[in-house]
Amino acid sequence: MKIATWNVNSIRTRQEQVVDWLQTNKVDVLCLQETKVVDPDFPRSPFEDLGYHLYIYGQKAYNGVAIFSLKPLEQVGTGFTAVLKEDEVGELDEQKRVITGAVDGVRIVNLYVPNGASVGSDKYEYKLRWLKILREYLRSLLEKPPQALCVCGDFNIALENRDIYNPKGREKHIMASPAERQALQEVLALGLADAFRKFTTEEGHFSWWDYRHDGFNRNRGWRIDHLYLTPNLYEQATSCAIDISPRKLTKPSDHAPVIVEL
DNA sequence: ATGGCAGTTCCTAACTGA
Repeated sequence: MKIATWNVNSIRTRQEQVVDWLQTNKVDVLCLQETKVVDPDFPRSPFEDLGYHLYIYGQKAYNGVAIFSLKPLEQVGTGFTAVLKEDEVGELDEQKRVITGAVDGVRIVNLYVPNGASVGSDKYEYKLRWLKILREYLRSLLEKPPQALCVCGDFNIALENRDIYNPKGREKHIMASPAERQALQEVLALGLADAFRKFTTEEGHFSWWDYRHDGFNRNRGWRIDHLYLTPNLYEQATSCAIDISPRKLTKPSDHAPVIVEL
């Protein structure tokens, strides 16, 4: 079973590239982030024509997540509503950042973690609160079968210095600050391990490169797109890799897809 | 860095992203 995650930075702009990629990478499940389109306007047919079932959760202009699956998903859910108190729903579930579903005994959780703007900003505080709710949400999911989880997406956090091209002095940089790394570590303490690091331990492997300053060609990147697995799935993983080829195309997403094979 | 690119909409300016 192959599961991929890809922040496409607008599915309408990237539609052709995603179709091309799926034709040569017949993954069982593709998790998308930053689809940037309301559900009625989502370009469904190009992907349904490839045999995928589509589960989409979008909004206008910003955010938006989707799961494509060759087999139909069960237990599909969106947002944090299941674990939020009523007065928190509006604030933390307004933005479309979470979609989940189960297939073949694996529960897929597709996330687009808030960026956080800059350390100390209101958006940064929102990011930290969001990660706390994420922990409660995943804890609640782990209480019912299937308890095999693949939690993937754009985390907007580089967990370790080896995940950044130039980690020196990044303590105050968004995506590398101690508080957000700690918040993610507390999520992972539920029992989730990074599939990529099972196979690759060295530095210099990234999933996002800034459009500016020729970041990709200079390999000035960050590894912020992750696939986390519960122990049984982690044991079953046979490969996990970043496919940088779509990043080389004209008008690419700033993120590359990451694929795990179970 | 009031920066850099790219996407979107309140669409040719302002916002958000990372």
